[in-house]
Amino acid sequence: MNYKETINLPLTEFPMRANLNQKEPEFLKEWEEKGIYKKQREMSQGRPKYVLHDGPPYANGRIHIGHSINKILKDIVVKSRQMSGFDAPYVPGWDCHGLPIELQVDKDLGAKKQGMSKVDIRKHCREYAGKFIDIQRDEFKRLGILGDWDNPYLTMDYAYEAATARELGKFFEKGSVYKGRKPVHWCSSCQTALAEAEVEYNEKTSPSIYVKFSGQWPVVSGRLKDLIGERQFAFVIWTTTPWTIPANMAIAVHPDYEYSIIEVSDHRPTATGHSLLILATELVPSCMEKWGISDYKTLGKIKGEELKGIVCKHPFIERNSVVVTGIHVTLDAGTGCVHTAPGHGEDDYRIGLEYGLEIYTPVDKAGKFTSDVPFFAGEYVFKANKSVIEKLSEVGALIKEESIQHSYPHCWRCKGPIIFRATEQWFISMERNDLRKKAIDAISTEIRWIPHWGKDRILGMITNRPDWCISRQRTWGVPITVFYCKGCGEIFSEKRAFDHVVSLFEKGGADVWYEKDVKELLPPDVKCKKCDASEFEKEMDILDVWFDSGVSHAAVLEKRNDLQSPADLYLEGSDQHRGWFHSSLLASMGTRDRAPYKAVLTHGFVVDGEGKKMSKSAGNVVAPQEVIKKYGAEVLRLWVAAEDYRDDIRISENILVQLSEAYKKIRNTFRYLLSNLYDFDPSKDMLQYKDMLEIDRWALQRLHNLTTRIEKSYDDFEFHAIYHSAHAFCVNDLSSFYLDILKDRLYTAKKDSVERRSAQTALYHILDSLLRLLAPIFSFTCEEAWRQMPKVEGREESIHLALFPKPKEEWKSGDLLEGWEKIRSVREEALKVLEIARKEKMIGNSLEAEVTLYAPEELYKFLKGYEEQLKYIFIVSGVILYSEDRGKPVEVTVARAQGQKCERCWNYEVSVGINSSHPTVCNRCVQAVS
RNA sequence: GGGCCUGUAGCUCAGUUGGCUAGAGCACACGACUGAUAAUCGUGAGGUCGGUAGUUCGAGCCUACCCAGGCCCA
Repeated sequence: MNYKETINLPLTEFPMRANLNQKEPEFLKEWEEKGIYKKQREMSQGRPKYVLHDGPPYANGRIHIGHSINKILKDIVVKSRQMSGFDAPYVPGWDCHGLPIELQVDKDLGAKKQGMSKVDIRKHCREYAGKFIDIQRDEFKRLGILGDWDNPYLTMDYAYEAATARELGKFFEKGSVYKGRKPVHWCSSCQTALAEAEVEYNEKTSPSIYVKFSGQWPVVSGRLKDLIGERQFAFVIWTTTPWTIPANMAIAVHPDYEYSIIEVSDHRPTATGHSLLILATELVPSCMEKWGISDYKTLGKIKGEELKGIVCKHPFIERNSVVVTGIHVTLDAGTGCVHTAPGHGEDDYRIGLEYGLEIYTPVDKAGKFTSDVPFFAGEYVFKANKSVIEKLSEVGALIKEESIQHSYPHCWRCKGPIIFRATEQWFISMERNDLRKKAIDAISTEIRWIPHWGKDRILGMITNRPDWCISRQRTWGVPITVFYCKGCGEIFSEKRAFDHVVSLFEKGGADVWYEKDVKELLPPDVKCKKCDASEFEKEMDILDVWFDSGVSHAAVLEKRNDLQSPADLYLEGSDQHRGWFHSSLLASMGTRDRAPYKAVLTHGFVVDGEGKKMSKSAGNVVAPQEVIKKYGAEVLRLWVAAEDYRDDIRISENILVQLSEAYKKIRNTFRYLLSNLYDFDPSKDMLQYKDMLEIDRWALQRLHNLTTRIEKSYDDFEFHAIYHSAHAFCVNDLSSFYLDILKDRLYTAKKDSVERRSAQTALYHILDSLLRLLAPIFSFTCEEAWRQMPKVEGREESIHLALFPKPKEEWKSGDLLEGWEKIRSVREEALKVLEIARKEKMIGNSLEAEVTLYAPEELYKFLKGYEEQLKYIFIVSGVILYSEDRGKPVEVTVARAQGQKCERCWNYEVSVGINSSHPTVCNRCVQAVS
């Protein structure tokens, strides 16, 4: 008799090798054809909603690894919330406006751009964005992300553009928007503002001058007065842009640095006649040497903080220049006293705002001094350098002039040097309507930050940020839809005008602003409030794209029936504390007095195996497309789940190899479970819990534990804990223990015996639960295995339509864990001793062994209850149990098993040979085959 | 330079309010099996917990400084 045919060996069509890169697209196709996402929505009608609102990626370029982690994390969140009983829709979005696309289109168009209208250029930008949306959409879908890919939201949708204008209108209505001045990079030959991305830094030779700003004397009070009495004094500043001297408003010192009052013999007659110079102590020796002054002494020293408020005179203009403090002051170069022209520099501007200085820019768009400026009116600034230096020299304020080579910003287009020039810009005030305060309150009290330190991070940013500059001098965006009176220049920004424009945008998009005449853009019968004129012109600035995406709660969450506002979660990289979380919060607080989200989750950035950031130049960039090709999207998903996303996220070949090994282990576990269920019909063969063997009930209790732990981890967004506990479960509980023990029973017991059905019942529950629990991560593999599960009435056609498992209370109440923990530790002891026997060539297969246990009384009593099972648990042919305390928790010895090897079950048994019709098998097998 | 964050075996992660010889899985080495087989099982060897100094009876955990790295600013 061929006994091999009488045993129940595993059988399955679920392949061991995944072949992911080939098979994944087939699943994607099926999900799409079957409309799985739509079916999710239908079946979830009436369930509580869980809205994760997608932060729109920029519609430019192919996706990189950072996109992948972001979208996969979102997908895991959405799928897990869906499976835990929510209606969790996912509506992806794209950020479409903005400079990078405009620049790219500009480049692509080249000379053709000459003579093209703004509308034409905008059409090209729209096409360009559309092209990359299609590319990215395919790449995102390839990752296994389920969502409403046919109806995403685009910030360039007409309705979205209309909503953007509408939200802007609300800010105007509340009086939060004002027009102010701010320095921007300015090319005087192109006569245009430049963004940081359009600025190139090249070497340039500039004048380098040291200039005295004489103090108003006598000093009225303070430490300086104590030190110098009523003597004349001067601060010495250094600059490489003499032409900005006419716009000087202040002198900045560092509050913490020490400054010296230097007395020099006044060998150069000056207009101010003073001989006390003030500069940073640390720079005194080098400056004196440079200025050729050897004869000097220090009269006193004073901290920068104590100089604050001292008033100086402009060297040649009737104006004061006040001493202020700023931490941007450095000792790298110069004198530690910084010439401050708020209209011509970023730091200067900031200081200007802080101290309420005038943002003074007496330079026109061609880079020429305005008529405002005495002596130099009409001169081109770079040429005026010379005149300014001469003037300074003439008034005796110039200490030293030389030239310097340094890196200086240039225009990328015309290559000429650029200037900082304050221009009119639109701002949303952080103070009006208490925007800052409200935002801070919401951050601290209403919103959950994951990880918790996200709160401190964004709090610091909101607390310290300046007013929001929302205007850009650009083409590809949503225009700031206000008007100016032609008569008096008064701004016209009434609600009815906004409403009118919004309704036009809804039909034709923001392009109408450029296509239509002012008259058509305004509601009828509009008159200037100030001068009663009825002729207007339109603003040509567009909105900052952060405003676009910042209003997505209004344009998307509030508008779509499948979504709702506020969102339950925003989930992006930690750079978005300054970006989208920030702008969305301000946009919503400013118009609705509430945050657009209840919780914010951030993830870190992808870095290489050494923890270094990825860059083309470092050559350590990992492309998701390559990973998918080599390992499959599933392994990429596993990578996202396995790493702790709160920190930087490392990726390397090593890590991917390791994860694909882990993937194989889990896949094989699924496969093995399936292969032992080939003849199991749950509707007929499933046993009641009470009828199951104890070890099978133990397995269900472990499963119950695992289920609880994993569901909690999903709840807490602790995905890496899910991977680790699931993997550990497969390896420790299942593969090396439970399944290993079960083989004997599954293979050799009668097909429909209670013993075998009991095991299969447990396996069925385990597989069913594992697939459901892991589907949000292993979206492809769990689906693949789901289809191989024994057929059951009412099973969902896709696992993505199923819910998380519902473990039965009785599984947990079995209270078997502690006892089986004891058994496992005794087993471990036995395995160690068996290994020694194996080394000594006493045995090979553990079934060749018989084990003897010497256990102290208490343990002995416990083990006695399992005496018959122990040999199967240890996978040996016999276990002999003695009550004997040998000074150890348990002592184990090994001997060759007695009896003959049973041909059928491979156990060694003294009963082999007894039965004459089955002389080569043991008693147990005789029962099984007869 | 500033704000926020991170640093535990080769890799991915645990490590509760400071309390025994710091854990797991993988990888690795050696071995077993050939009824999960491009699988499976066993045993073993891996760590001055980034560094230094301090607080404490006691520090991976607390404090200071330093080093390395990340994001955001300047």
